[in-house]
Amino acid sequence: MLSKETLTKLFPDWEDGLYDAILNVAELKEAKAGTTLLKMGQNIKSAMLVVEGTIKLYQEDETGGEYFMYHLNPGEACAVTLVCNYHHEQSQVLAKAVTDIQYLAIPIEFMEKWLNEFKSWHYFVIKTYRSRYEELLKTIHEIAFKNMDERLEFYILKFVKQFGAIVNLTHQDIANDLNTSREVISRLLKKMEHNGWIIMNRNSFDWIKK
Amino acid sequence: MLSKETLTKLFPDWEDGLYDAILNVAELKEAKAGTTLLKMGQNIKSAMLVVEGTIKLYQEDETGGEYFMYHLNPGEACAVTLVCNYHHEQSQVLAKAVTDIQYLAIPIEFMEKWLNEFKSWHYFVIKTYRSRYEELLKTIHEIAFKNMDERLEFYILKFVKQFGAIVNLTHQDIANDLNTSREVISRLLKKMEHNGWIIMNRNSFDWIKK
DNA sequence: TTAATTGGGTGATATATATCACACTACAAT
DNA sequence: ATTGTAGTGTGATATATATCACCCAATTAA
Repeated sequence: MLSKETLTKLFPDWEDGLYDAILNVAELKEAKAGTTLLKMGQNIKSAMLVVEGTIKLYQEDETGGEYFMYHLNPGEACAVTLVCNYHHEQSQVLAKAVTDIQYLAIPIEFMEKWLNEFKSWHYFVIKTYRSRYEELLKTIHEIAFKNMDERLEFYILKFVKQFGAIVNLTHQDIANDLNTSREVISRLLKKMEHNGWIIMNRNSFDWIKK
Repeated sequence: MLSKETLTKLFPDWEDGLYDAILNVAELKEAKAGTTLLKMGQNIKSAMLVVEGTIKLYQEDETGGEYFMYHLNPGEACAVTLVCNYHHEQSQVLAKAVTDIQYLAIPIEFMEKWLNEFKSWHYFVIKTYRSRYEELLKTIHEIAFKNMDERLEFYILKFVKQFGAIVNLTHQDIANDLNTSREVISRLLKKMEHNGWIIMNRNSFDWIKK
């Protein structure tokens, strides 16, 4: 059950009335690791705030390709779902649960209302957009200017920052996230192994650079 | 000179007090076509609202590369300059005037203040971030999934939407904006010419597809 | 008018990545 | 113990793009 204590810990900057509003209208939902929470083109019915676990945000191609952009952690929100002026607004991103997660679903009817009502909500929305905008800039920087070896390194570093130095991903997982093929990732990881940046195991490797 | 009439036309959704605040503290500046308005890494001293002309926003590489992301038109603002919680915040984007422009420079001290004071300013900031976030998503989609021929077509279409079907850009201009080389653009344009999508001239071409 | 500069065309070659083919190994299922 | 499957390694080849070299044509400067 969702408590006010949990909320104050997750969202320390909010005003009191906002916690009450959330408790009234938000639904606490759960999802298993691997679940797709939001598909591209899907109508957005509710805002999504992360309570527990980690979500990965992707850009998705019509032909099935995916490109990983950033992680969402507890206390963070999916930016695209926060401002839906018009109903039937469609998602431009793909969101997947990486771990088992808990999240708050708030019907989008309240978004416009809360922007008027709660100053701290307003700030939260702006803060969210600003930080995600910056993540997208970084993503563009990597794809536009870097080769796959550097992009792979950035990718691994993002993972390590999130989950620690034991990277339990298969080569295929990584290839999917970077919209390339397993062979390419395998060869580049071999190089990193030769350079002494990683120690490879089956289903995982350890990041030991520096 | 900046008049209230001009402001109400450019920013019709604002509240009255906000126009006055702008008139008090904003400086109306001018810049010639081609001027660099904001460099990556540069400290942001003022928010930038476009009054007249068009600005192009880029992601910039340390080694001199550039990647064009989107246009800014009159009535729009540069998102990164709108929310600078801390002074000495550095720009993550490169902004260049495409045409001669006029813009409003508002010292960033007022940003935090206005968020509190003016509801319409708050909305403006959110609207700005939301729309630019979406532009970045489109950019990622193109770089991550499309080959140069399709990216070139998207690029031309953005230009045509802005300025009309006569594209007065050199091959080198386009190559710079897409972080590729002139030869690549020349060859792809030749293909488009063969396909009957464009008519080429020196220093320009006409987009006649469909 | 001549020279210089800029924009553009195009072959040859290099490189990064994608794709195909297949082999090998660890582990799980039976 | 046998079989199947998922994860990985690696050569061969294809393709997209980058880079180099050089040419020519149009425009501008002298």
